[in-house]
Amino acid sequence: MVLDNRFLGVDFGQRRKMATKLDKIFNSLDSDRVFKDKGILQTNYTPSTIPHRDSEIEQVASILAPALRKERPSNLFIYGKTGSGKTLSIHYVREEMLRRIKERNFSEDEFSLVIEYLNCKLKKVSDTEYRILAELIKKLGGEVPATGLPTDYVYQKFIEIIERRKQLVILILDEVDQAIKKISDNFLYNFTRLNSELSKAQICVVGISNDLTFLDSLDPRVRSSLSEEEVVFPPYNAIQLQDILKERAKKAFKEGVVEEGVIAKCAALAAREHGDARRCLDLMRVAGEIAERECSKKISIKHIDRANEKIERDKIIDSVQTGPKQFQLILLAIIGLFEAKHERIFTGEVYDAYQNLCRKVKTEILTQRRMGDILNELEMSGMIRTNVISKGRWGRMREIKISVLPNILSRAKIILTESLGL
DNA sequence: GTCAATTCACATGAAAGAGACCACGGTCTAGTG
DNA sequence: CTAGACCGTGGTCTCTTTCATGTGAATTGACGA
Repeated sequence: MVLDNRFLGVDFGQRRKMATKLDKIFNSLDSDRVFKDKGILQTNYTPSTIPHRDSEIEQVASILAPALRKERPSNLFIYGKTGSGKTLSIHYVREEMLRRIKERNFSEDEFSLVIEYLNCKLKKVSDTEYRILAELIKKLGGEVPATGLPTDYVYQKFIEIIERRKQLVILILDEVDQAIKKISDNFLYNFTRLNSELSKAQICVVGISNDLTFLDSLDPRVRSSLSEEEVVFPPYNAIQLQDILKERAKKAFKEGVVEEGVIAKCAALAAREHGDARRCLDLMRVAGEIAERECSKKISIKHIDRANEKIERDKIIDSVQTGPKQFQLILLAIIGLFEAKHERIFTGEVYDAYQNLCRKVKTEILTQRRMGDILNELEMSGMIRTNVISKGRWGRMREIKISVLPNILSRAKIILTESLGL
C-alpha cells in the first residue's frame, strides 16, 4: 500500500528523468565497456602461465615428484609474503600432477593419489582443529557434523577415511600459521606423526605460511618433521609486477584502454606493499570499474589513485561496520582521543575513554586485559598501528597510532556514532 | 660518576567459566492399522 | 507398533575474566673515586 502511494506520488517528469538515468547506466554496461574479460583480474582466476616463478615451481614439483612413483614425498614447507604466488604455484603443480596421474591411469584399487588443498584462514571454515579435520573429511568424501562430536572421534573418522584404500594423500594447508596461532602446534605434530598409525595409506603435509618466522615458534619436533624441505617465495619486485600486470591487462581490457604509465604506477604502489601481486591486480580491476562507471573510455593514472583510496576505504568501512560492539566502542575511543590531542595515544588513556563511552551507551565494560587483545585484533585489520614502548619509571604500554586517511577516518567516526546511537 | 636494584604500567600467557550451539541416545506421545 | 517430539548429557566454539608472570628503561640509592 505504502509502496503504491509512493509510486503515484512521483510525477511523470521525474520518472522520465529517472528512466533516462537508468538507461545511461545500463547501456554503459555493454557499449562503453573497458573490460574485455573482467574475470581475469579477479582473485580466483588461474592464469595458464605464472611468470617469474619458474624456479620455485620447479623446486616444489621436484620435491613432490616421488608421489608419481607411488612414494611418499618429503613434507614441504613454503614461505612467502601474501601475493607472492605461493597458492597459485601450488595449485598449478597440483593440477599438473593430477593430470599426469590420470594419464598413467593406475587401476583404482592398486593406487591412487589424492591432493587436497585447504585454506586454514577462511574464518568459519577452518580455524580450529575440529573444523580443519571436518573440512578435510568433507573434501575426502566423508560426512561430519559442524559441531557436537568429540575431537578424537573426528580424528578416528579421518584416519578411517584415509585408510579405506591404498593411497597417497598430499595435504596442502594454506596459511597454517593462522591456524596454529589459535590451535596449539601439537595438531601439526599429530598430522606429521599420522603416518606411523596408517598401514595402507600415507600422508604428506605441505604447509604454506606468509610469516617467515613461523617455523621458529614451533615445537622442535614438529619443525623437523614438517619442514623436511623448504621453499621460499621471494616477493615480486616492481618490474616483475609490471610483467604480470601487462600480461593480464592485455587479456582483461580492450585494446588501447590502458593509458601510458598506468601499469607502472600500479606496480609501484603494490611493490611498496611488499610486492603483493594480488593487491596489484585488485588495483587494476577497481580502477577499471571506476573508469567504466564514469563512462570513461580509458584508464588513467588518476583512476589508479582513486582505486587505491577506494580499496582502502572499503576495507576500513567494512570492518568498522561489521565489527562487534566492543570493537566499535574501543575504536571510537581511539578516534576521539586522536582528534583531541593528535599525538601519541597510550593504552591507559584508551581504556579510560572506552570506559566513559561504555557508561554513556550503558554497555558492560570489558577488562583491560581483554582490551589489549582487541587492540591487537584492530591492528591486524589495519585500522591502527601499535608499538610497545617502555617509559622507564612510568611503565610499559602500547603506543597507538591511527593508520587511516583523515577523510576515511571522519567517515568511520560518523558510522560508529550512528550505529552506537550516540 | 657508576652500577645494580627498584619500580611502574602495562604486555603477555595460561587456565577456566559462561552461554550458545549441536549430536546422540533414550523416553514419551500421538497417530495409524 | 512406529514416527516424531522432547529431554538430558556431553561435546565444541567464542568471548570473556582471573590469576600469574614478564618486560624495559627511568629512577633510586649504595658505593667508591
